[in-house]
Amino acid sequence: MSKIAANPSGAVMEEKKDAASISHHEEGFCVQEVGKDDGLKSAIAEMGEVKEENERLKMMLERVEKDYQSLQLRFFDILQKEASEKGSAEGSVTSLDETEEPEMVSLRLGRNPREPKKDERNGTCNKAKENEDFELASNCLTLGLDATCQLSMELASESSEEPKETEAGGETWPTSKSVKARNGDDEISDQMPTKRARVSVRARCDTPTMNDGCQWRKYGQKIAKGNPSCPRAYYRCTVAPACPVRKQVQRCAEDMSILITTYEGTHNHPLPVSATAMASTTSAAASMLLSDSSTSQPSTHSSALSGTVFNGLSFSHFDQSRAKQGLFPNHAASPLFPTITLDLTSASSSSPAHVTRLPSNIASGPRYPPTNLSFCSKEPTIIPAVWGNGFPNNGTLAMDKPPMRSLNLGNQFQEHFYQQYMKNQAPSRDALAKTLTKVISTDPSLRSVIAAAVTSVMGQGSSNRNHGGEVSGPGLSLSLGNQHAAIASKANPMIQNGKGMLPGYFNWLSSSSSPNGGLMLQSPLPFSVSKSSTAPSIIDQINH
DNA sequence: CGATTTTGACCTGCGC
DNA sequence: GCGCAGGTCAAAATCG
Repeated sequence: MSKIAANPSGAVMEEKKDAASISHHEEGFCVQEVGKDDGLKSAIAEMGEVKEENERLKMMLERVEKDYQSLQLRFFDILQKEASEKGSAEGSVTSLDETEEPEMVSLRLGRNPREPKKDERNGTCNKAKENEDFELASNCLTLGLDATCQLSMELASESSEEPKETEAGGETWPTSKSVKARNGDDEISDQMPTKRARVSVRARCDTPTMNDGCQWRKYGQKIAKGNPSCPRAYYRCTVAPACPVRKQVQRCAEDMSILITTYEGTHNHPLPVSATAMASTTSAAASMLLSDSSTSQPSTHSSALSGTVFNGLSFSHFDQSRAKQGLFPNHAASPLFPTITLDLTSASSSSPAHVTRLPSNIASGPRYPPTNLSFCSKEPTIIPAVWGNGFPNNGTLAMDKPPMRSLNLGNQFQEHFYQQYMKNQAPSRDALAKTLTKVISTDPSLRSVIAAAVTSVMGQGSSNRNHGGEVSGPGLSLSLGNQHAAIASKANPMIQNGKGMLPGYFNWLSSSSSPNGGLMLQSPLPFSVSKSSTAPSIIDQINH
């Protein structure tokens, strides 16, 4: 009937249009019926019903619109409040911090919301500004590694000069080093090294490289110190000529069956469906990492998140002193970039101990200590089949089988989140509200999930019309508390647009459509969020 | 013959 | 300043 539009307001508009067209159609039908004597009465009655239904639909849509707007406003309020509180709490604000705006909700997967040039290039992306932050999985969504820090982009945009590759590729790909190598007088690089996130993926793989769906060309190889038997290979994305994405591939010194692939950069071209799985996953990781690093200066980075379990992910940050103590001997020689490591190996290695198994020459340097995410599910997953040598050789996946559907990243993810919640939970609900607000305000992936739910309910409200013309309630049941709920087998409504453009990592939370039309998003947080005309809003629930 | 890989040289940043 | 290590370039070699 009606597709779920990326833009929530767009979805509403579409629903309106839908309802109107239905009603017009029915009215036209009735006019024909009126012409026949024997059908006059029934036609009039039918017309009345249709009009009634039309009115109901309109009211429903208005209600949903109002709900959505108030919800959005309150959501922003909370986030801004949180951001300002955070800013004042940190006290010593550097000049760099001052240039940063309060953190806003960004639902873009790996896209920088403050990239005017990108938006100009992608004309369709340049939609209403007020909806920008809720622009989820729109047509212009680039699934890739958004490695560029907002802060650095801001600074770069202030400068009149931009590296040419930025214009060509939509990404300041050349590292501070290479930029300087080619543009010796580039001040941006000198003043503010680009905080480009790297996403390192550890996975068991027998083949020389992981098949991540993209096309790569090897442009170099180096024997890395500490692992002479496993030279590091450098690859460049060749899907598009100017694509700035590169990756490094190296075998783990301790376990040769483990392949460490480090991605860097953002694809500036549409990705093959088969490539979106890895791209969106790494993008989510990078976004999360950058969301953290953008709010804490490198020098204080380790204190910000060190040793925390955040949003269910084991964050292991290391400060320079620890690196110098010999725990990570090669970190000192590592580059400037923050690195997040996704451990997709089968070992249950969420404990901090596994971090020491990381090849130190892949991990980041002391300026941007590594973040490690263990996505090892206790259940068998098909990750190796997708990203490893078991990947289908045709390189594509059927549209109706989004690759991420099967990425069972959720179990441990949820467990960690739940455990962390339980660990940190103060007896009061106030603590819960604070915890949740903090998580929401700092974790883009969770923001995205919530916004996705909000977005989807706008589309679902009227898509649940049954044949009898009845409209099921638009109630959104964001059941974040039911961690035992069955994992849905249905396809995620968010990825049913047939375009394969939606970030698959929403499926981390095993979203599903409940029979009554509510969108169920599983998460270990033991509370539920409902959105309907009668149910309190998400923020209400948080505040309660 | 074009695309890809190999490989040595070169550049840069960092630590001493 | 020097040496080391990471990263990139580009010519030569190889492959399909």
